[in-house]
Amino acid sequence: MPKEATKDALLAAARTEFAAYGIAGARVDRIAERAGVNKERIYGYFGSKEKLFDQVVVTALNEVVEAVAMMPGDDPAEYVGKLYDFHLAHPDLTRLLMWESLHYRDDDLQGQEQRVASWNGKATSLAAGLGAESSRETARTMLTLVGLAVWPTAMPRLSRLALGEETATEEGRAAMREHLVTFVRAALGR
Amino acid sequence: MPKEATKDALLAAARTEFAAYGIAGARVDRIAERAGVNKERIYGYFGSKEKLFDQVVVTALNEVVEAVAMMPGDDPAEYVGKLYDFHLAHPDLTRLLMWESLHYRDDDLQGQEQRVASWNGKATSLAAGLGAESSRETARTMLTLVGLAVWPTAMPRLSRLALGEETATEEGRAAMREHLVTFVRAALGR
DNA sequence: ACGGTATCCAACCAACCAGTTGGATGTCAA
DNA sequence: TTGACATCCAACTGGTTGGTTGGATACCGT
Repeated sequence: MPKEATKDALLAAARTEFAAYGIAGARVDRIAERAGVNKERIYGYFGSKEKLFDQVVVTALNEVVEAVAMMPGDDPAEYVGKLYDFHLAHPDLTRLLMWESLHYRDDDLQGQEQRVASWNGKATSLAAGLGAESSRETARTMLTLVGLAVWPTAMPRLSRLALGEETATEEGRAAMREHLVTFVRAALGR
Repeated sequence: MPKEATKDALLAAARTEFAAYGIAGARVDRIAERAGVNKERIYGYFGSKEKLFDQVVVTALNEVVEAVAMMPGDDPAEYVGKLYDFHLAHPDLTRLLMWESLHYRDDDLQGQEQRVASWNGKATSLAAGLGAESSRETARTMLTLVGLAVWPTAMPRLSRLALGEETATEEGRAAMREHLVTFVRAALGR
């Protein structure tokens, strides 16, 4: 089998395992088994468990930064709604972001400059839409909008404490989405 | 030495270790060493690593639920500001909440009913302050307010991507606090 | 003095786990 | 046919780690 197919299978299995257990709780044997590949191939292709984790996390970071577009003039409230939907649909991604936040310290992962640039592009689009100069304040607003969108999925147990089982229903999620959109509209005066 | 003192030393050491590394990455030997206690005492007093983690997490959850009061008539924007300050001052707590969110599934930890009651009390106070009935919508607002307050501390790497090194300065933190307070005031129409 | 209790310890153990080794098999060009 | 290369594997290794064992010491009441 072509080596690219084996690597992809390992990456997919690693993503599932790291999303569920983080790097310390994940098991290399389980990753290999889920991929249907010998675990020596993990070391052959990626070098170490840590390097495999790095690659999975970098892929996830790049994916989330590009997940929902934000163009000049786009409605920031709708952006938050879409991002909320995206994270609901991709809980593995949300969890990987949390493991990433907890695991790394000050080191920047590969591709950080592109992610910064992509983020700044969104902040600039947001500023244009608000009729404001792109500034630190719009960067803070961008961070806040992302936080609003991700929080309910990032903290499912807190969500359940606050809202009970409705968090697991379609109506409950629609209500949360509506709440977020309304909250952002009011905050940004639109 | 009284056994309560030994237990407290172990709990404090465990909190530091679990906050830094989570349950899978934490090491029982390190906890014991940091506490200046034999590691057999961990099993004597707590039973297992998992049970020690449970206790540390429950303590943290109870602490954060009571961290900042929210009484009827209190300014929700100021509540967010104070909660933001609290999490800045207690990053270990924020990290523990994240490990908790990632580690547990559907099981409720000890004291869940009290935490739900405490949360509902705050949501009721919020509703009173907004001149609204306590409802699902105010529970969602409560969850959103907490998310706003905790997000910057919970995601330091994303914050740094968005804002660079200013996240580590006093001015930067003050600016973030001001931003959050302003955002919430606008959102809630006050 | 002695036995019971409280509190603790150093050394140990068995299982686990990341990573390595010493190959195998298939393909292809010379 | 053969050697080089690509891709992979089962078994192994050495270190780690959660948890246990077989005690020790101090104190106190009888």
